[in-house]
Amino acid sequence: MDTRERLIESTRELLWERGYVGTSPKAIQERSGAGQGSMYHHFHGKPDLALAAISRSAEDMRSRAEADFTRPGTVVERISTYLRRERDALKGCPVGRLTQDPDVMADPRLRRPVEETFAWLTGRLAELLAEGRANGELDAGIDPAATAAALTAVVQGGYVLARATGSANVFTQATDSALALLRR
Amino acid sequence: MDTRERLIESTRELLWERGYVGTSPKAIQERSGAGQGSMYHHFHGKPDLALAAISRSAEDMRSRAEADFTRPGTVVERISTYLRRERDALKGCPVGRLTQDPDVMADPRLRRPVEETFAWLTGRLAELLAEGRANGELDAGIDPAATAAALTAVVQGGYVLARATGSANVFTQATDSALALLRR
DNA sequence: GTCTATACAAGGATAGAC
DNA sequence: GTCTATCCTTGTATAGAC
Repeated sequence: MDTRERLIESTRELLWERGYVGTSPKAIQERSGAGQGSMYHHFHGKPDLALAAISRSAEDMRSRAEADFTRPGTVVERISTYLRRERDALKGCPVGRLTQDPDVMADPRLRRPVEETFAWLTGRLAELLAEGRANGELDAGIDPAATAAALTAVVQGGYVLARATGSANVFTQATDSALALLRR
Repeated sequence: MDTRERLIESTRELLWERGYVGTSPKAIQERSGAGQGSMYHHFHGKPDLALAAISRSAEDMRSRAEADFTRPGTVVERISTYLRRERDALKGCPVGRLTQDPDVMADPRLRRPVEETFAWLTGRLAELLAEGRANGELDAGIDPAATAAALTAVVQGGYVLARATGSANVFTQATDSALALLRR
């Protein structure tokens, strides 16, 4: 991995662990093993580097989700695969957590990948739910868009709850329960 | 409101808007109108003042929820009151957001009110759900604890989604959808 | 109780040598 | 491309006068 790459990956980790406000250039340099001048040679500053890191995390999140969504199986099975995929619930969502970062939300460039990711995710889930409703797998009365919002919220809120209580178990309780309610 | 009180309230606002890491003593002084020496006279430092602010926000959140839970009406009505209560979804949850603050989570004193609030909230919802299951309002097959986790997660995740997409509407979609799934 | 002065580390970045 | 030196601001706190 070259220096530029190490800078991006280290920034991704730090943004995940400490957020944008809590991550200093110095911390990035230390974690990546790059020097002061090296970092400012590859990137214009903290926001520029953060944009690269956030964009990559956003793409990563989408491609993982899409892999679950396109697996063979029924709609409910595919949604179940997504909801029950192994996650380190106590670490939280690397993209969702940026939502609490005032300096990220205040900068349209940094904010955009976050916005796009969640718009895409709920849209994609709504498509699946509409498909399940059409083929009779799901109740004819469900609202695909609203249900997609609820499922996405359960995942994001599951992270919050897990971190708050210090227990990864509540994440599983929440997502399993959402699935059970959906299946009925 | 005396100085001590203004310091606490200003800190509550800033923690809500910018989190612990993003809130400086200077910003607190400016917002509260208190001087440097005044702040350090009333509190030992940033963590001490933050503890007062966090504790109050936690109590506030619990008492609002309890007011909804003890209203007259069926279990589903009371849960519905709680879920549909007016909130500024774009501001997020003042307690839930602290979950993303590394320095809060790392300090057991600051962390405790957050932990207790969510343990209490899920426990209380589980009691209500068990009551509804017992009196036939809810499906006999539901798991109160797991469903409580899902409902709490929908609210917390609804905030995340609303902030991510910039639309308070998704919060309502998510909570309404959760209620609809519960009612069936 | 509140104010001002002072202190010192950390955040964030630029300049120029190599 | 990377290193070191340097710069100015902000964060966080203490000391002592009023």
